[in-house]
Formats: sequence, C-alpha cells, structure tokens
Amino acid sequence: MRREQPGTSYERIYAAVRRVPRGRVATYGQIARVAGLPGHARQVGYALHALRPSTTVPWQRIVNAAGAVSLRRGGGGGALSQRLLLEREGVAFDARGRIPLARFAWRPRR
DNA sequence: CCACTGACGAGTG
DNA sequence: GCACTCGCCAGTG
Repeated sequence: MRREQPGTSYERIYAAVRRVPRGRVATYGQIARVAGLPGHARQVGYALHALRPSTTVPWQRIVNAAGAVSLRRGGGGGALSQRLLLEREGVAFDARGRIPLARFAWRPRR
C-alpha cells in the first residue's frame, strides 16, 4: 500500500511541517496553505496519519484550529505522546487540554 | 460509479 | 462557546 507517497502533494505537506520551529505549533489549515494547498486541511491530516513511526517529520507540532490535539485515538498513546512531546519542547497546555495559540502559534513569513 | 470514513476548517444560528 | 452543515481530497468496500 505505499500510502506514504501517493504523489507530490504529500511531500509539500511534509516540507511545510518541517518548517515549524521547535517550541511552536501550526494548524492543519496553516500547513495546507504554506504547502500551496489552501483549503486542503483534511489532506494534511491524512498525510500526517500516513507517516511512519520513525519519521523525521515533526508531526507533533500540528494541531487543529482550536489549538487542541486532534488524534482520533483520544486516550490512546498518540494524543498523549503528542502532548508530552510538545510540553517537552516548551509548549504549554491549558486546563482544557488546549494550547494558547496566541502565544505558541507559528507565524510563517509570507 | 456510489457511499462512507477520516490527524480539518469556516460559516451560521 | 456549542451544534450543525458544507466543502476538500484520498482510500476502501
């Protein structure tokens, strides 16, 4: 199944994700836009989901527009891992489990 | 070809 | 802020 390279779009998405600096987070829509695929936020999530465990792509820095972790497996290792990885980078979560985007959102230059 | 699902977002009430 | 709808695209049955 090679869902890791269905085309060139995924590469663009991964490239955009790699731009997010440590200690900052970006939203799916933001990544889609930077990757040149405005409006394809859903594909960004799909592309990241297809990543291998050993990937070098900093997927943990991508959260939804609300600033919350969006892994479907809520209590599963995924969401927890993402949160721990981010906290380890200096990203803080509020009581509701969300990240204050006003403070940690990545601001790419355009 | 059609229906459904999935790491989403924006608009509306 | 919450619930609902629609739009996007790819993969699967």
